[in-house]
Amino acid sequence: MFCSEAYTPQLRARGYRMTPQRLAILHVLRHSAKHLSPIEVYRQARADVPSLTETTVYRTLEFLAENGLAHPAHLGNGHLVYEIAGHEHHHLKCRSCGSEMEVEHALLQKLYRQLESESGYHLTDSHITFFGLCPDCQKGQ
Amino acid sequence: MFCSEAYTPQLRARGYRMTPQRLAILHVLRHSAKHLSPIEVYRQARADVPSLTETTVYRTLEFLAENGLAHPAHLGNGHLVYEIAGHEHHHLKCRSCGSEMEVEHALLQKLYRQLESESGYHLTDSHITFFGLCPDCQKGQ
DNA sequence: TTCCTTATTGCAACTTTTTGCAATAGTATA
DNA sequence: TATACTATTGCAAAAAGTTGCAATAAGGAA
Repeated sequence: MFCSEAYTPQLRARGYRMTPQRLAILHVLRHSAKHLSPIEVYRQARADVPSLTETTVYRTLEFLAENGLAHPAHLGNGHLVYEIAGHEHHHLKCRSCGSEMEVEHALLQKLYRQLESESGYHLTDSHITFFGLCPDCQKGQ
Repeated sequence: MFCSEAYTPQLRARGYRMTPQRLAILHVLRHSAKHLSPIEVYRQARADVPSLTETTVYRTLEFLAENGLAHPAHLGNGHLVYEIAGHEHHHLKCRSCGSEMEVEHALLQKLYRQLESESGYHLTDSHITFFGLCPDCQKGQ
């Protein structure tokens, strides 16, 4: 029924459980073309699980992020949005028109290595969003 | 009285006004060793301006950020913190012990240029925080 | 100094997010 | 299939953050 059932083994392997709430939330993320706010996820997932609460959505999104099934992102307004985990990428957003594009994580490999050697840290992940003016908005200036 | 009065000309030049609230908030940021959450700023600044409200703090911090006097940062918990503008930098935070270090923006210059040429965007700013394990916590593993 | 314009603030209501705890329900085991 | 363990959920209350609007006050001009 839910394509999101494919995630069940991953959770079980870590000692976690699959629940209707998690299935519904994963399903929503899975079929969204863009990142969603917790409230958007809540509204959509409630269609499948009417008893769902905001609390559970917030906790589940955080849980999915911790377990690598979803990725959180900051897009400039101070609020977190989430998207299903897939290829690693970051975001580049236009300050003027709000349009966005993805930045492949591969582009940051060199920087990651440099940072690791300079800092001694072992990097695990990052929250990265770039802002600027897209080509169209530059012309408009 | 307030060292933050030094910021007055910058605001006036742009058609904005300096107010006791802004002076107090800038003063707090100026003398904090670390980034502060809006609530922390509120509690501290209220000492100088008892009538201060949370609303004003939120709006002022956003205002200061827009005008380059303060910098917002995301440190992984989904909440914004602010620090006074100074040298441009980003943050590198240990996922294990929470300790932080700064990453000079200069390190990202090359990446910025590459991104600009590949995307066609003109980059203005970014929200960047790296996460990993600090040298001490790596030993602990 | 006084007046005037309008940027800024505070208030009140509302939305979003977090937290503690008791009740519920996955799932491994017998 | 029934049992037990405990991960997970929902509820209620609190905390954090936002919004619209009327009142206030900064600061330029008279």
